[in-house]
Amino acid sequence: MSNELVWDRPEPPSKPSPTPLSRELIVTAAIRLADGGGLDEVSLRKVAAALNAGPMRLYGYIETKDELLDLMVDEVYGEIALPEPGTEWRSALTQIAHGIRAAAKRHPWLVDLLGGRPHRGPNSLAHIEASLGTLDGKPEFPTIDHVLGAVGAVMAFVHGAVRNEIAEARAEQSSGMTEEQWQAASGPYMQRMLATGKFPTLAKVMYDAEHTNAASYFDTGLSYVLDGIATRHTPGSTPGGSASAPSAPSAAPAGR
Amino acid sequence: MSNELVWDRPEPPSKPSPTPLSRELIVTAAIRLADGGGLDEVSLRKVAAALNAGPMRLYGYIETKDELLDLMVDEVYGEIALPEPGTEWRSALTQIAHGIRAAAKRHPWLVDLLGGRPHRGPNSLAHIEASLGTLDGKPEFPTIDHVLGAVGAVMAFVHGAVRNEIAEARAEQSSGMTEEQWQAASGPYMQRMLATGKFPTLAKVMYDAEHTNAASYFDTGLSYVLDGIATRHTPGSTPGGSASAPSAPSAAPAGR
DNA sequence: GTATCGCTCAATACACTGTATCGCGACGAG
DNA sequence: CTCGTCGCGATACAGTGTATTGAGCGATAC
Repeated sequence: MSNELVWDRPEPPSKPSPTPLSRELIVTAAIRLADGGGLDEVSLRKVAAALNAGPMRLYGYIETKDELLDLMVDEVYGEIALPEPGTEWRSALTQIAHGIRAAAKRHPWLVDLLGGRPHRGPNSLAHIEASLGTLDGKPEFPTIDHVLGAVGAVMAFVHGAVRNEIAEARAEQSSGMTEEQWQAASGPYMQRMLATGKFPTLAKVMYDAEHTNAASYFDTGLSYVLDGIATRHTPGSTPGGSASAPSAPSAAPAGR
Repeated sequence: MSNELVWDRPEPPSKPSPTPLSRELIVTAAIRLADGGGLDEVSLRKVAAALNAGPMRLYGYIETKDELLDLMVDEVYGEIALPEPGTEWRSALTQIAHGIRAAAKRHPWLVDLLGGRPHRGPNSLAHIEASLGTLDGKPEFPTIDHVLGAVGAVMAFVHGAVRNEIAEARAEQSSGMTEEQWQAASGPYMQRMLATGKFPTLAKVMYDAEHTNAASYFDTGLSYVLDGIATRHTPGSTPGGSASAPSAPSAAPAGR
């Protein structure tokens, strides 16, 4: 059939490298790439290349790129240690919160994925289970909805706080260095804004704030949330707030 | 010079449509697109097309696509009403929180951008200023760092909660409808996981939870945070938590 | 009035993305 | 030995953000 001589065709690379693949290999490769250069570095081509494979090869293990991202998230959740089953709820939740923050520091890209879509991987589920388990059964949390509300609040705070923290860190290191330099770097615009006098408190923040390290802001915020939960769910004490928030979730009429 | 006859060249579209452009026009067009089909619909080509312009035209008003996204975020911040200057801090912060949540409902794409990078647009700054202003000067918050810690915690919660809520809503409506259906839809895998018995609390959530509407989860969480702040910063009362979180941010040794 | 400069915008171009399709090549069954 | 099947690689396509180029026009200088 072929009129061309064998010599014309380049020798097929014998067995190019039928590297055996697996989801595990793929996601660890992807994670390594992401750790190095952010999520932009995670393209199917690059991940495949890192495994000496063609891009299409991955589709045997994955149906879409989003699935790969989901796997990455779940893998990182697997790195986070769960608290011992019997741990007191406050310290258990604190431990989980710190675990997530630490993981996000190791894998900054995590925050871009963190609540972007529900996490249903086995490790994620284990985490949710552990979090809920810290409160479930306690008499102060009579229904599962109370548990859900409390844990949800903690997780919402953690996600938001970590995301903000990493975002700020990224912005910092991408356009200057310390915040003192930043204050001069992003200055022209910022100086002008502050000079209008319309942002007095903000100005105080920029000039007077100690810029306490981020970890202690995180801890403070976390303790606010935990305190709030504890106060609401300690028999016989309702805090002095004037707001009319209900003391526990209940089917409210306001629809969504 | 030209050997070709006039007839060869198509008549230049007279004045194709030198539509006057402006940042305002561009971002509102982009927002309209995003509202309709999510952030994927916001490409420079599509935005430009919506304005009868070539893609490159936009680069006269914008230096990068990220800048456009920043402008969009700031525009939405502009939609959110600020509380009256004198408002009591709890209700002021509550109002801001609800404002952000409402905005995210109107513009679901907002959550994909919300803490992804620091927001420094004028409207964002006004919001930050207003939030900080609710606490600044109060004797219970002696330093600006206390104010920052409290407001930061509230904002972290709001961002995280809204993001989670929208993400869940998206997942729901993308693969089924109500959560009852979902429980059967995403079932195969979920059922199997729950059947392992390793997630007892999670199972309770899936089967027993009332699935109180999202708004009241949000309110509950928010009141936890506000309660926590109020309790810490009400003279002479420290809640019964056993955790060792400091009562106020301070330069801690733990570095980042 | 004419020539030249400069500026604005559109077209083209490039490198890259995620993914559908196709066809070759090896392997197992008969 | 032959044939079907299947896994995998190459190719293809539509789309992305952005750099570069070039054409057209208005205003300015003589």
